[in-house]
Amino acid sequence: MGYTVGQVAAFAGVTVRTLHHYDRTGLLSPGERSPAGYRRYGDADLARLQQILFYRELGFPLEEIAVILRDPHADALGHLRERQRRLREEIARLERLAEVAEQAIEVQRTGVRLSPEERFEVFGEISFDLSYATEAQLKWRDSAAYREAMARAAGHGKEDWRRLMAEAAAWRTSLLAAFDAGEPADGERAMDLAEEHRRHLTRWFTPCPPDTHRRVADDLAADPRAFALLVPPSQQRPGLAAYVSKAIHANAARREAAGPDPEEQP
Amino acid sequence: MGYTVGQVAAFAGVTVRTLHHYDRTGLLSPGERSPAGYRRYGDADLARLQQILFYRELGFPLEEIAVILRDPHADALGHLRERQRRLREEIARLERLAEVAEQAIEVQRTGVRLSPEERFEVFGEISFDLSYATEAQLKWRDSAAYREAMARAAGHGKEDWRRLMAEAAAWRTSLLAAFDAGEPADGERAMDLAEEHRRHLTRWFTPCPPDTHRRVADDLAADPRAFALLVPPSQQRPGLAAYVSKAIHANAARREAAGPDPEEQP
DNA sequence: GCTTGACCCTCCCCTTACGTCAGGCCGCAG
DNA sequence: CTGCGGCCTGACGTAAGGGGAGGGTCAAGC
Repeated sequence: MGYTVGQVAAFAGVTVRTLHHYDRTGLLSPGERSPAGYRRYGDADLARLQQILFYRELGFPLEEIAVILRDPHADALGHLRERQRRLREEIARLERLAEVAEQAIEVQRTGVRLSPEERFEVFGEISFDLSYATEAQLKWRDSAAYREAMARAAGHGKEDWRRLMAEAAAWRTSLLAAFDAGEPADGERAMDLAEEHRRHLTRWFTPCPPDTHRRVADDLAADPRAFALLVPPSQQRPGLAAYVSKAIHANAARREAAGPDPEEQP
Repeated sequence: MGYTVGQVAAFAGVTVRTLHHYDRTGLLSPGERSPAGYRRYGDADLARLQQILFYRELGFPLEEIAVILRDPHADALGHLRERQRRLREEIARLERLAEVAEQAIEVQRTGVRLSPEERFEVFGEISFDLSYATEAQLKWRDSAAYREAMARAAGHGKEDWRRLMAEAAAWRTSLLAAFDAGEPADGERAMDLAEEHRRHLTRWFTPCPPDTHRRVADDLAADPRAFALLVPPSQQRPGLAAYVSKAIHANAARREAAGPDPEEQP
């Protein structure tokens, strides 16, 4: 009667190092030692080990296991209930994460049809911010405009993206010129830039009536990640996002004031 | 344009130490430093931080995040899929654990009606092995005999348990005497002890026809934790569990050979 | 009696993603 | 000039062991 560390380890499915660890921390010290100092585990030790592994599998920290096993009065039931509550919380948390991951995959998979190399070639510095895209997907996936925009984006090929990006770059240049020249955000030149942005969205993604455009503007002003898709951080200036947003609002008001607007096709 | 660590930390919901950590490991180094050596984070740094936090929330290790962000060619989609697969595995694992925990709670709650103090008083050294009891519950909860045994156990009060344990202690003394005297496991004395065990089970837990008793015997021989409930480790001898099991099998055969048996009531 | 190989021992450092000091510099208000 | 809050670096600690160095022990074969 007396097993060595190796035997116990093989038999219980743990490593020798684990048994050493449990010995050193006092969680499970073998009943005796051989004259040479070898650990000798008895049946009682094995029984205790089994208890330990049971609680360990349930994810209890070793210290708490020690408490539970220390005195049989210990409130094992309470510990178990608490543990189960936390297990359920953890499950719920992981389920939320899995959902986010799924949306992120969805965004990556359908968002752009390009290969990673093409994507890099076309987008360059403007890296696709997955965290924002995923959040946007979770926020707007029930909106028809969003779905159409994504579907059309998925349909674009490399050449489409190149043209689209060139257009956007030219627009950015004009925007920065107007902003740096001190043009007012509700002035004509800024409103014209906003209108150009609207037509850009309409042509490449989805028709963009005033209300839709206002929602876009609000998001640009509220979330730097959204604005970064429009103007890369290296070209930004303080107040630029708010400026663009204000211009879009002004342009939306102008268009509404101009009366009913038979959306002309591009 | 340039935020200090404290500002970024407050604003992004992380601690200053976290930003220091990301800086040292190279995951996120601020664009510049003030003359005095203060970290100055720019908008591009904030954008990167947001990316980092997104992947971190999904449970990616920081090193993997660094790889994903290092070059935009990186296969973010592949990483995400892999991550989601592991999230699902983890969810399944936790669900199994929650089930085990629930069974363990069930065992503790209904198994014995005593308070922790009473339980200690009555059971003393023979500590209730939750890992075995839970496994037994998962294995046998569909058996009618098991359910009856648990229900009757739950009905016993402190006095019942005391009498029951006293009976068991006397039985153990006889068992050890027979075993130490070298009585054969299939001899009359051992079979009588097995029969006594059977009547004990019948009286306190559930009627125990030969087949049921054989299953109990097999479990006693196979699982040291089961046997420990019958004979505490301190009183065990090598081969004792097998001896008891064999005696029960012999007794079952004897009873069956004796012909149909109108189970007398106790 | 000697060697070999498997097994055992005790330190001791390493891991993740930071938390928590300790000791000292920087910048601004009174 | 003194405080005070914020910043810096550096070092140690965490949970549950992993991995290895350096050295002792055991059983078997020669």
